[in-house]
Amino acid sequence: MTTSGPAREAWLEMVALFTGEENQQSFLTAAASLALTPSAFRALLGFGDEEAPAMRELAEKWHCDPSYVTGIVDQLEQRGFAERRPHRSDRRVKIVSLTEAGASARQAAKLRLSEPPAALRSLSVADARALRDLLRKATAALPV
Amino acid sequence: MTTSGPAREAWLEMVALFTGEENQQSFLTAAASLALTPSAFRALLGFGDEEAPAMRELAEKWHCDPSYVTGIVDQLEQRGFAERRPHRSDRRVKIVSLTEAGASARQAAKLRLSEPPAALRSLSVADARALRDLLRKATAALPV
DNA sequence: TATTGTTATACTCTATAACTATA
DNA sequence: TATAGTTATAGAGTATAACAATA
Repeated sequence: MTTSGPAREAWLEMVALFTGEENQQSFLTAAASLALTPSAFRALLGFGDEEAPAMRELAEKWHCDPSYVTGIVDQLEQRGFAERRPHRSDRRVKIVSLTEAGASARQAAKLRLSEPPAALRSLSVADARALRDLLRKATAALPV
Repeated sequence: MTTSGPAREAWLEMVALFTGEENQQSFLTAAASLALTPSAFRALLGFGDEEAPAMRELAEKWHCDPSYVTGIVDQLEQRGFAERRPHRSDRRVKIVSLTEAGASARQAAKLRLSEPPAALRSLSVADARALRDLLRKATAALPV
């Protein structure tokens, strides 16, 4: 609870950027442009490049109830972005994977959301690079 | 849509910090510790140090319906954090202000949420200062 | 019997519509 | 008549409980 001033101040700047009008709006319009609810859009973004997960694993990852995962995956499936298939050895389990369309929609969405807010765009390339490097240094210092 | 790489990469790092488990959890537990729903907690944080606003102004600021503001302010009032009083000249209008308890709860919550995530805490003071300064430079460059 | 996912149902959050009081 | 806020109500979003299929 007693972190040195500068880190605290830096964090407050980031929070302001993230919670700001510009970023919030950009997220919502990106979701709407795919005709997905914000939750389903977040889910789409949440699919990694790893192994396709079981429904139950998604529930854990997203900290929500399995019944809710059913609804979200239904939505993605209806939009043609995901599909279920039974697990090889245990037919109770259903594996969820992105379709071709889902993977490319996710990719496009990530690109779109990676567009930084105006404040960051105002930095010189050198400054932006310095900023990026400091942030990477910070996250690289973490265990795991 | 075509921002230079480093700014984009810096932004992705920030997004990861913000949407990460650590920060999300910290917000939710801070809200729960005041027995407020996430929305009401956000509202408490959203009160500025400016003039006390009318209900209608809060609805605009929060981009929600006036009827919803009623519910949120009810909640804050029940917790003893806010109070309504009629506008001086127009008795249709209600002015909302934080109570003493509300202001200090807000202050404490802001302090608590300004605690940066572990990654940022790992930076040296010099690095943290450099990071903060770059972010301030970015936001300062904006119109308004 | 225990577990995975779904369906049926209920609860919470937020908005729309009807209403009251004031202008 | 028009506007600020509230109340009544309806619609999303999310969870809990009962269920079917598989282990």
